[in-house]
Amino acid sequence: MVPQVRPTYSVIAKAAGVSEATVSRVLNGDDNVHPDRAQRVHDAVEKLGYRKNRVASALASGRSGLIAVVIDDDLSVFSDPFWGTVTSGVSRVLSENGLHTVLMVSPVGSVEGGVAHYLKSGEVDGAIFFVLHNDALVNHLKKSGLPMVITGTPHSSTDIPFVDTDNFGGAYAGTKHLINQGCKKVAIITGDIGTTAAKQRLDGYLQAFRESGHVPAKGLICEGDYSLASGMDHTKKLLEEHPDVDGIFASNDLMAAGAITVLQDSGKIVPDQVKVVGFDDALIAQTIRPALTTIRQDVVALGEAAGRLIIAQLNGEDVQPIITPTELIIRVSA
Amino acid sequence: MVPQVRPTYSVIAKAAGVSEATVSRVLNGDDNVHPDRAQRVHDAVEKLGYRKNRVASALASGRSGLIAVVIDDDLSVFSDPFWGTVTSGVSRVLSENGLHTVLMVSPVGSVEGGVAHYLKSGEVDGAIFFVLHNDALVNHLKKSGLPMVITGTPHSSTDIPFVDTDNFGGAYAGTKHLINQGCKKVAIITGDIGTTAAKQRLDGYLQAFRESGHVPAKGLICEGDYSLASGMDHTKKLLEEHPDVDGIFASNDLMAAGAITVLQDSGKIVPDQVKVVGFDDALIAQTIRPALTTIRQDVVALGEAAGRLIIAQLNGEDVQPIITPTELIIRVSA
DNA sequence: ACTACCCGCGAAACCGCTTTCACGAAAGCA
DNA sequence: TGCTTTCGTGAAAGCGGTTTCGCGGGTAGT
Repeated sequence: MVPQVRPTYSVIAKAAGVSEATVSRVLNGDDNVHPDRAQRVHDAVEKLGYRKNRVASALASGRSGLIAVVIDDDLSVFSDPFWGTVTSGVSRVLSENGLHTVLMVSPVGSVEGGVAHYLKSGEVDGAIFFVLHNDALVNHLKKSGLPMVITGTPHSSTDIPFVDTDNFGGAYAGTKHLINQGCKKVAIITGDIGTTAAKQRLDGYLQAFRESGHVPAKGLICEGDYSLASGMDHTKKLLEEHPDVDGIFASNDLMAAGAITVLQDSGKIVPDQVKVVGFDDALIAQTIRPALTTIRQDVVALGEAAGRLIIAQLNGEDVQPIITPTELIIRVSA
Repeated sequence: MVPQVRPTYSVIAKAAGVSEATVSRVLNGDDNVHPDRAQRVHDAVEKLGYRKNRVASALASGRSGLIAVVIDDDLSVFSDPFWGTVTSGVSRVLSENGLHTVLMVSPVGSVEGGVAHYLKSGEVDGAIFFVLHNDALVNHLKKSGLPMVITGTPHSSTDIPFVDTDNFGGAYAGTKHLINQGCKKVAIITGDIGTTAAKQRLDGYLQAFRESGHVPAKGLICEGDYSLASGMDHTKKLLEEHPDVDGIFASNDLMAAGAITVLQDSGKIVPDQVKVVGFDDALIAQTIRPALTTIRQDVVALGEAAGRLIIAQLNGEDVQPIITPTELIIRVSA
């Protein structure tokens, strides 16, 4: 049975017959300690069930062992399983490295708000940002030297490391697949074009299109906003203005689902007459009929990459952005 | 411009012409300070942009300001938007009260594991549990006096406060609705029956069924596990063994979606021939066709309730379990 | 053999805030 | 008026680690 009151350095030091300084050295992996004494310390730690008080350690060393995950938005974000999944990936990597995840869900607003203060106050050793609406905060924070990672490609060019899905490559592969399946006239319904991901997916589409030797017609590029409704609306318009469309690449599965619904309502047969490809491999891709061909992104891997990037910075390594690969999942719709 | 190095009590004390002890009293709401001097302290704090160092404060006071959210499971949990949403509700209430949420996603396993140690070590002021697979850990922890809240009804009777959705009432209302719509033979696909929520939903179904004057046939009760696949499998089996089923109550929307998919694949028309009701009012309930009639639970409210229950305990108030209400959302499927 | 280093180690200062303790002044009571 | 309480306050002792500094002894260089 482990004793009720937790032992401190003083107890361990006494038990091992060394000074507290030596206990600290041993427990922090300082090599300059004679192996025998180190062993005595380890034995004492083991025997007494010692566990370091992280708070005291944080105060003395200035390192808290806490990494903030800040979600620059309101509650609604978490209703999308995407960010929850990323978070769990982050959390796992961090806890494997003795760090803890502290969650901050709040519109970040100004550079002077509560979140900004908290991050600057040194109470966390690093921060991972989700859904960054603009780069002002991170650029401001960068000056304070706080290790940071952005999830998703930043808006402006900045040297803050980021992790992102290969949006370009995924969209390229999806569009290419449509073309390979014989589609001659492929439209795209983009996501909210204010997001970098939507832009990159559009670029991937354009690249595949150009390589096919065609010039993308203006009318085939529809600016959606990731919502089901926008997928439906744009498909309706598309059908009116370009009745001969035979392929639709949607920037997410939800819009693809909207497209399929409208196509079917209009009597088009998917995939025989019009083929549809989505992006994300969300749950709906499996439940909709016909099952949706889509681009899968490894969401957990994205979170893990973010965690690793923070840890690398903590270790003083220099880091490069990480782009995680996507995979074309062929089902029925294309 | 706020100075780069953060001021400490010593600086504030000097600026206000009082002792550090008085600064501490003022900043912690101790009343026994003369209003004039308190004001001087407040002025100095304001002027110097002082913010308390939480780590030092935690070390000295033994209160860390951190509440653990422990999810006794692996990453897969977070792919369900449910827990992410609850978490964001918790997070918001806590941060409004100056507390932070630290996330621990890990199968808790034994009472002696890392999570248990962490919680016992006094580094957090309280803990909120999600997806508790058994009560051993919380019962063990209770002895240490750590404030705790369980999300979902505990398995055993224990006096640890919990918050839960009105599973029974929701399932009762959903089943009743099916019966009121004229269904004669209503099946249920339960969730993982190892969870208390699934049991309570089953009870609600049984109650409504009994009240209708019928005796629930054994074959109409299908033990699912909340997964899409189980919804599909059980519906297939149901269709074989009871081709005359005309109502299905699924314990979550995902299984309801699976049921609808299978029904349609089998040529059944929903809701004309078979009516379906789900539970949760997840996103899929709106996107699936026909749109799903379901039981909405206020998931954010659940999280907020959990947060408030922790805070109440921190304040030494005594607390009662909270059951949040559900609401029948009528769409197309029933 | 003598100075110059390096290594392993303990003493002690320190991180920034909280809290106990004791003291003088003001207030209550007889 | 004399004595006990209460109130407001500062000094100082922690909270439990980390880290600087310097010392003694062993190794190296010449």
